[in-house]
This record gives sequence, C-alpha cells and structure tokens, in this order.
Amino acid sequence: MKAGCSIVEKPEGGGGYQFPDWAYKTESSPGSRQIQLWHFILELLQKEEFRHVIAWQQGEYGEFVIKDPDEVARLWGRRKCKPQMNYDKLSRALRYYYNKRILHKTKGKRFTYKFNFNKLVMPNYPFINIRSNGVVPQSAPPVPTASSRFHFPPLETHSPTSDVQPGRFSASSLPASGQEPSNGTDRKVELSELEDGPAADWRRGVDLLSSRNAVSGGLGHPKRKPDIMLPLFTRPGIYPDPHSPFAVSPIPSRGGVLNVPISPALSLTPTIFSYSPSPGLSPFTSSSCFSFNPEEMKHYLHSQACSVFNYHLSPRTFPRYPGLMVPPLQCQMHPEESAQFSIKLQPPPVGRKNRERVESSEEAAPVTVPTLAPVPPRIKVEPAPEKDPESLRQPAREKEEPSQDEGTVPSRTTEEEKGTIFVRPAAPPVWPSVPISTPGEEPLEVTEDSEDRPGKEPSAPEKKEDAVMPPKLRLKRRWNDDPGARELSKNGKFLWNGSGPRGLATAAADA
DNA sequence: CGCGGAATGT
DNA sequence: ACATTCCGCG
Repeated sequence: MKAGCSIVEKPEGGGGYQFPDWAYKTESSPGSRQIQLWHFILELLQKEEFRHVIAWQQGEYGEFVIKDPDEVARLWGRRKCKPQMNYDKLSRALRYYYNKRILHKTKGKRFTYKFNFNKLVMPNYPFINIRSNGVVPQSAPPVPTASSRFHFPPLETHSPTSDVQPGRFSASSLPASGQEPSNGTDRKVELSELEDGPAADWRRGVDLLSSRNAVSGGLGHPKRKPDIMLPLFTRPGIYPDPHSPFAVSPIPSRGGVLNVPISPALSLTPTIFSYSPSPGLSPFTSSSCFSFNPEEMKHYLHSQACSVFNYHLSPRTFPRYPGLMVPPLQCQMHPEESAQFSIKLQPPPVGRKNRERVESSEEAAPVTVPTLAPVPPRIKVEPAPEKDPESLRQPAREKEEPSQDEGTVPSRTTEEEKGTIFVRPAAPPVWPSVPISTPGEEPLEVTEDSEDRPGKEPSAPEKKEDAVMPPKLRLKRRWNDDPGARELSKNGKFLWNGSGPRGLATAAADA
C-alpha cells in the first residue's frame, strides 16, 4: 500500500531488532504499529536539531511550544507520508488528544501544548520503590496497564557490542508487570478506576509486580511473554533541557543502549548519580528512554496534578508508556526524499467532496539541503532504529531540516534562548505554590499525595460527574470555558483545594 | 488561532 | 483506534 512509504522498518541491521512493540504502541495503537503523533512530537522534542521548530517550554513541565508549526507539520507529514499535512490538520490530531488526556492546550499561549505525563511516569516508580526506603511515594500515578508492553523482543540483545555496561543491568528480575490482570478490563474500566485513582492503581501495580515477579514464570498470561528486561542505564550526563520532562542527553549515547528502555527506576539512587532534573531521556539513536528521578518526578507530578485540576482533567490517563521511547522510523523516506521523490504517494486527497483544492506541493521543495550530519560517529550498534525523522543516519544528505537548523548554527540560536535556562539542572521549576507541605525536603510523598489521594480530592464531585456522564460527554472538557477563572490565576496558581479546582489554569501563561 | 463535529481513510 | 480532511464557529 502506500508504496514508498511503507517500507520502513529497519531491515537490515541486525535483524530482528526492532523496537519493542510497546514502543510503538504501547497499547494504544491498534494493531498497527504506526507511529502516533504524540510519539512523534516527543521524538522531535528530544532532538536538538529541532529545537527551532519545537521545544520544551520552560516553566512548565511537559509543556512544549511549536515554534514553527508549518515545519512540524511538514515533518509529521513526511513521517506519515502525508504530504498534504499542515498545521491545521496536525493540530486537529493534537486536539483529539485532549480527550485522551495525553495532551492539553496551554491556554493563552500560541502553539503551546502540554503533555500529561502522569501515568507515563509511573511505571517507574514502582520499581523505585521497591523498597528503597520509603521514598516511594505512595501515591504515584497509576500505572496500570502501562507496563503492558514491557517486553522486549529478544532481539539480539545487542549482541556483543552492547555489552552490558556496568551501569545498567538488566532487570530481568524486575517485575515488569506484564500486564495486569485487570488489564483487559482496565482500560475500559475507567469508571471504576476513577475512584481509586492513582494511588490505588499504583499500589495495585506494585502488587502485581510483585506477584508477577514471583511467578515470573513466563507466560503467565498467554498473551505476551514476559521477557522483560529493563536495563538501566547510567545516567546521562547533562541535559540541555532542563525543562523537558526528559532531558535529553547530549551524549550520543553509548549506542548501546539499544532500545532498551531504561527503567526509570533507576533512580534507585536518586540523588546520587544524577540529578537529572528531569527524566532523562536518552536520545540514543534509537531509542530513547527516560528515567525519572524521584525528585523531579515529584515536581513534575505535582505540576501535572495542578494542571490537571486546573484544566479539569482527570489525572488518569496517560497511556502507558513504560519507557518512553521513540519509535524509529516509519517511513523510509529519506529526509530529503521529498525532494527526490517527488512522487507523492498520496495523491491529494480529493477530498471528500471532491473539492480539490490542490494546494500544490509546496513542500516539494527541492532543495533541501541538508547540511550536516549530526553525529556521525556513534557506535553503530544500532543500525536501524535510528533514523527517525531526521534520519540521522545518513549523513549524506539528509537532514531534512533545511530550514533553520543547519544554516544557522543551530546550537547558537536555540542555545541562546536556553542559555538562561541552562543554568542548572537543578530541579525543574520549582513549583511555587505547592500547597502541600514541605516541599523542601523529602522528595516524594506529599505531593503526590495530594494528587491521588482519593480521600479528599477536591475534584471529587467532578469525578462523580464524570462517572455519571456518558463517556462522550464526560470526556468533554473545556479548558476554556471558564470565564473568570483564568484571570485569577495570578495569585495562586493552583488552588485546587478548597473551593474546588476551578480555574486558574493558565497561570503559567502570565509569565 | 483554536475548537470540535462529521465524514472518511487505514 | 487513530488519524486525515473539511469546515463552521468564536
């Protein structure tokens, strides 16, 4: 089908490696492993090459700004082989994520959206906890099915090359929580879930894990095999982007890592190694995984929670994504392919009504001189997966990013903006208000608590509503509608509490 | 710009 | 399910 486009996959290479399934779909995707938009967005966010186009917004964890909508759309279109893609369409797709709670719009800021990483992160926590001291938050966001796709294909494990680094180990022993029993239901069960919220889930998850662990036997469930390994990786060095929920590590990586996701759990030693302000994401070529630092997480979760409330969202929600990684390429197109292939695999949609507005192929733009190759020398360990949108792989021409990147010394420009930011990795933005107590010392704990604490949830009523209302309606939430609410934001960003979570959503915006 | 319904495609 | 495409509305 789609002729050119579908090729993809990394054929060569070693063979089977390929990313773990969950990397692609985590459960969300239908059967196909097509890349999803949010994966793609994360992918772009993780790469510095695209900083000019899309970047994390500082100030809010998980918030990002599409600096060049057209370009992002173009890239997305390329990836999906939909040359007619444009921001309008892309944004429609993003809007669909609102209900899924994967994303939400940051009001007042153009082209700015925010990821709801709540669930996403969670998977990690369980591990962390493992007894570490009590550091584990009890309330972490649930990770229900998240782990579902933890298994990795046996792939070559990367073979020799990828030896195991001291830093990482495989955690086979870790429970991967293959999938929870409730899984099947889980997803749809949201209703019931609503109540328990994260905490419960989380706990459940842990339990499961444990049990699973014991059982480890393999296939406990017919569905998938539990071969899970979560190698941990050593922390990345520095991250250029403190604001990102996952900092990107500059290092090219040890290639090795292969696709393995790392478990965030690593933070077993949280502060010790790294302090990554945010979950570190390794951009390795191929995959990137993130690890979360408990502290960071805390902040993130907190902010997230606040956002959730502010936006009237329910915290549940995030697709499970064990180690976030980025999917490798989907279409084989070379970056410049556009140029080369002028063929559009996809004829202009004639439109349902046959309106043909043919806009023409603007992107056909030939030339795209790519310019540089990013980092050529990396261990080639991973053949395939790397390319991603940018296709870092072939230095030759690719780099689809004709636009600004190269020409203008990418680093500088973006850098500048970040320069300030750069200051230090320290914690992510400190959330000012943290109503909860003690922000200072103990990292986890309290914060999340509030989030999930079913007990007092401010939003309880809301939830109820949710439960009652038909899903469709239930999902409908408006970030905007609140008229007066936002204005208040000035004073307290989050006030979820007493009176209710109402408003204040865009507090951040004022900044 | 941004939203979301509706139809359509994969 | 997850987009993609159109489109009217604010």
